[in-house]
Amino acid sequence: MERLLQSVKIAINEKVYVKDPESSDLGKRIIEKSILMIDEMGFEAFTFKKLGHEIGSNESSIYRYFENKHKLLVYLTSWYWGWVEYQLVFSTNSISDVDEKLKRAIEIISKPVEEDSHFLHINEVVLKRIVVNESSKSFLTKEVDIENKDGYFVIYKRMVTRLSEMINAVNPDYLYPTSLASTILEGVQHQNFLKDHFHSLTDCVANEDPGQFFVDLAFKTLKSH
Amino acid sequence: MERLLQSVKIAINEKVYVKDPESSDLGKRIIEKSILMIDEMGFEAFTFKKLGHEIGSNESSIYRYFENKHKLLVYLTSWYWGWVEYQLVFSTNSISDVDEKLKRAIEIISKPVEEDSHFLHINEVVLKRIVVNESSKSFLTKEVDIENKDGYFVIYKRMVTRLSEMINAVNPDYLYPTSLASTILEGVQHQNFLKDHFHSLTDCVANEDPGQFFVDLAFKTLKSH
DNA sequence: TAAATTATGATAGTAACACTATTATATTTG
DNA sequence: CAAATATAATAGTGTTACTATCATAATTTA
Repeated sequence: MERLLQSVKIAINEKVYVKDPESSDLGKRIIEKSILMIDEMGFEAFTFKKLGHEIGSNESSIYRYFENKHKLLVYLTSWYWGWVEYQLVFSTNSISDVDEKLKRAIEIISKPVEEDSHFLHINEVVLKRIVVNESSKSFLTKEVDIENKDGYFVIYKRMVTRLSEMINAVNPDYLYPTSLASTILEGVQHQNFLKDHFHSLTDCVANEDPGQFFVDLAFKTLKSH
Repeated sequence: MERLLQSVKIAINEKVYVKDPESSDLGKRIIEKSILMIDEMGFEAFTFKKLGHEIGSNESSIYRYFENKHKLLVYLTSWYWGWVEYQLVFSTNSISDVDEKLKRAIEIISKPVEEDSHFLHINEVVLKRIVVNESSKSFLTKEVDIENKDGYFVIYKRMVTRLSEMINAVNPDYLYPTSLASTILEGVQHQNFLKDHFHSLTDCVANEDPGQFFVDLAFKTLKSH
């Protein structure tokens, strides 16, 4: 996996950006600092002007990479899911036992993030926090149908599909594999959010990932008779 | 239930508003039209200026009821959950069988909304769409911890607690009653969203509520042995 | 009923945001 | 070296999210 990832680039739909931020130093600084700033001040308070100031660049230069901050958020969350997808695929494709495979998949999705040295300008730990706290805003918009048609969310959708297929392999008679998959994927983010802000609304305690809850949920549901 | 609701007012935390919108005609028009406008144009495009124009009033007058549109959204979602809570309590408190009670509760939470003639200025069908499409934005903010401390989300939290207690009654040995409750409550909204915008990510088809999926999920999880 | 209080409306103003356009200046490439 | 490209700097526009002030209408109370 180490070797393979060395030459890997997470491919993001070209419609999301004006100019590929991976293609230049400035682009990488935009990604690097925007992650840190969105995490620190929240997506609403974050602006391209502030980002420009932070990276010692100009607002107008950032607009040459992203049309607006919404598309930057779509880019960041897509990148995150692309990155998780790699881990998911590499960690599960050698597993032939369908139960073990699904279990592993849910664990990969739930487990705390560790920094990945292959993408130096991206802090995956911080990016995960953005996904937990802000990523819903990338699709809870009036433009969601157009953007979906334009492929803005393909990576996330592929993740749900992969999980759904694994669920189906465990129990082909189960009636709601896709709903269970999307519930788990969204639920993991939500439980992580609750853990940090509404601890009375979750059984996952701090510094514990919601993996056990969802593994238990999935297998009890699928193995019920 | 008809009789009881006639004199009922959904009580919202006073910190959420400057002046109680239920206390005047203008206040009620603010609520009535804001629901329709947020649904139509989305929360981002919605402004107090546009609302003022729509209700034939002035922007500055609206500020006398709500400090900003974020608090109006908190008000609207709180009202919705307060309204659902009433239905939940009245529909389940006479049920002694714990299984039947939980099943009924999940159905109440999931079932399509019908207009309630007791609150003439509130279109509950439209309000439910706002909850599905926008309500996450009411807590996905940097101010969530302060607002939570100030009791902005008590009604929603009480809903999760109620559901959690019902889950616990069905199976006291189950380890994650609160996480299951919060997953169901959030999951219902998410499945409804997917049904409208990402039908490939759900097994709930249009015009069908996600109730069956969640009832099945809850009971298979709790009755597993 | 007049006076006082309160609610609403109208207008104006400010700082920040979300851009767009233009021009200047580096930097890279042919 | 010239040409092309990338970035920086500046300015400008319309909108948002308010705040402040004053006028007027409606309601309450003395």
